[in-house]
Amino acid sequence: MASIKEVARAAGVSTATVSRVLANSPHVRPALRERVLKAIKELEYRPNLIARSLRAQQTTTIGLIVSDIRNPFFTAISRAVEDSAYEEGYSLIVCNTDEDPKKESIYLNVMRDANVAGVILSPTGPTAAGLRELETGFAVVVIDRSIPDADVDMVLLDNVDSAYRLTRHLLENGYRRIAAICGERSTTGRERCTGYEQALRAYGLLPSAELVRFVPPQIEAGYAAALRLLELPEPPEALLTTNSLLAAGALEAIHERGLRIPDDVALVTFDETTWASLVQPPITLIEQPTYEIGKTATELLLQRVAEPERATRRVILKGRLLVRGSSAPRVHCG
Amino acid sequence: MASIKEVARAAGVSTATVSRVLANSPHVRPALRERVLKAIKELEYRPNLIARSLRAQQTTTIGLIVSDIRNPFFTAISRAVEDSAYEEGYSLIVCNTDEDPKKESIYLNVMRDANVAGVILSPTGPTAAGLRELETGFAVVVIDRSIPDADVDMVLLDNVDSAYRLTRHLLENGYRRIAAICGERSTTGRERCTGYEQALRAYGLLPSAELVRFVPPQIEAGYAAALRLLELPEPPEALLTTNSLLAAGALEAIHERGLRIPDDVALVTFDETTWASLVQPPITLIEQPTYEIGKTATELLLQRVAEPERATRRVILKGRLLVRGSSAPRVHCG
DNA sequence: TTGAAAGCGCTAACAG
DNA sequence: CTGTTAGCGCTTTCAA
Repeated sequence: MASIKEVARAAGVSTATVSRVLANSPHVRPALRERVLKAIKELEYRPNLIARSLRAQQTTTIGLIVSDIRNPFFTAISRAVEDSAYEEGYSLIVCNTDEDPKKESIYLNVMRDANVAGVILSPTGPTAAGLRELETGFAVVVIDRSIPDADVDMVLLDNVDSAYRLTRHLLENGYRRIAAICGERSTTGRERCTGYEQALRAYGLLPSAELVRFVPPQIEAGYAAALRLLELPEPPEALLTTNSLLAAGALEAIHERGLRIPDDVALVTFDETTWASLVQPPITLIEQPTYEIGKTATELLLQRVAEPERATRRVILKGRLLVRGSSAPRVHCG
Repeated sequence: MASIKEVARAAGVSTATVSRVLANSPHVRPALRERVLKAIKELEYRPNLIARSLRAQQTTTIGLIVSDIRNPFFTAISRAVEDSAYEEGYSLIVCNTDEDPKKESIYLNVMRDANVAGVILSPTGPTAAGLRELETGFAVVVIDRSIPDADVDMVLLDNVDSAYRLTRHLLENGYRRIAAICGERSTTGRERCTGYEQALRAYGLLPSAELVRFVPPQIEAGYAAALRLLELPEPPEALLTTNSLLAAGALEAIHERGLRIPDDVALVTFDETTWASLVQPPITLIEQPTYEIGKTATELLLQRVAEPERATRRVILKGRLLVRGSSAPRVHCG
């Protein structure tokens, strides 16, 4: 717990010189530098980051606010962000909003109080208030969900196109009556729904309101929505869900109804998970480049920290379609 | 970004008085208190936590160092810790060691540099060095894995007994040749192995070295170990794995070999996950009280922060056996 | 090239 | 009950 003062005394120099050595300032005589370095080593000195932060009015901590850490997508993101952040000497504070705007706003304040350098955020629903907050504080990068009209750095998936390709794959395999269970209150769910509808139209099909459900992006909601769809007088031949939690719920419903995949109903979704390839049949899905998303977001954030006035950018990454058994070509039996 | 000085000026008092109001000190005249409160509100003043930390030589941040955030067990733990920490006004820094002692020691230093109040840690392998570190810094609570002989607060599962019950359940259902795939380099894997062996002995069976594998607690290792076990001249009738990652790998191997569960081979494990009840048949397992573990660990930590000299305690929680299809009573066919 | 000194925002001892 | 003051550990003018 030696302080810079003790190092200075041990090396017979002023604290300013120690500070200069620490900062790798070129204006220090080599001899002095050596002495200081030696003292640092002998005293096992480590700079007090708190003091440094107070002085600099800025920490080397960044925040990550996700909407649901139980969602493997966000777990993967946090891995990536953590990796990249620590590589750059930053620590990571992680928070979880449970899709609750109130919690989001609380955590945004926590971040402000913690004097973080910046925040990576998957905004929950109406982040208008939050956004205003953002503008008066730290650097921000938005991930996963876009905030329309906001002048903020973003890293997003090409949601419309991914959903289009996923739906087209079903269509190509002979499925026609395709239902979609979409996460509500986020641009992501809406965009994926758009891609789904575009694909249907491209195949001359009319999207049916009955087959599109917007629900909270969680297992229970996916389960309930799927159950209701499967109980329709004319049930869908395929189910598309917009995240892995919804897919898990849908799968549960399919099991409960005693249906077989894909013979009775196909299932496709977004996001690779441990289980998607473990269930029988394995699930066809759009894999997001999670690591790259997290890494890119961190890079954008630290760039903005370094240069607050640079133009904002919006990075769109492509999803990858992984075709597996849950959407095998349809065997017509009607 | 108003500071305490500006509040003091606005209220026509000294910064000390503002500080006292902030600390809820009783020695402030109500009239003054009112004025200060008003100024605080008007200026939207929020205390600078950095300055406070520098002064107090201690932050209101705690660290969580887990060995693998991809392990849903640790994801659940981090949820719980985060919840409890924020309830008490603490922030959470999360790190991930990937079971790498080097990363662990780096992150322990990060924690020290960040002046955290304390750290919750699932120690990786030989944390002797780490432990010494610990003793000279912040409060520590160890979770999931015990450090023998260490005088540290711990929150653990009753591993031996849980594994005993899990194994006994298999034995009661008619399985005899039971293999175990255990996480290596942690007391957890070893203790669970002990419970497994005790159960075998209680049933008059001799544990066979051939059927016990210690491997890195990850999917790939679980896959490889299971594959080798299933290729044995006399393959096991049941597989027990000591965490969900190993189970996922084992399941993959079972699928690849085209075996049916439980007819060809049963599978039981530790840790509830999304997928364990989603695969067919669902997996029998010991569920850990993850939320309680995280909550208890946080409580112990904050208690120790408040009272560093209190006697250390070791909290042992019970696992819950969830019986599902993957270990259904054995149909003898020999 | 180096050092003295001020000050980041806060709290707590001490005086009054 | 309230204000003055010193100082937490660091960086950065400003002078020398």
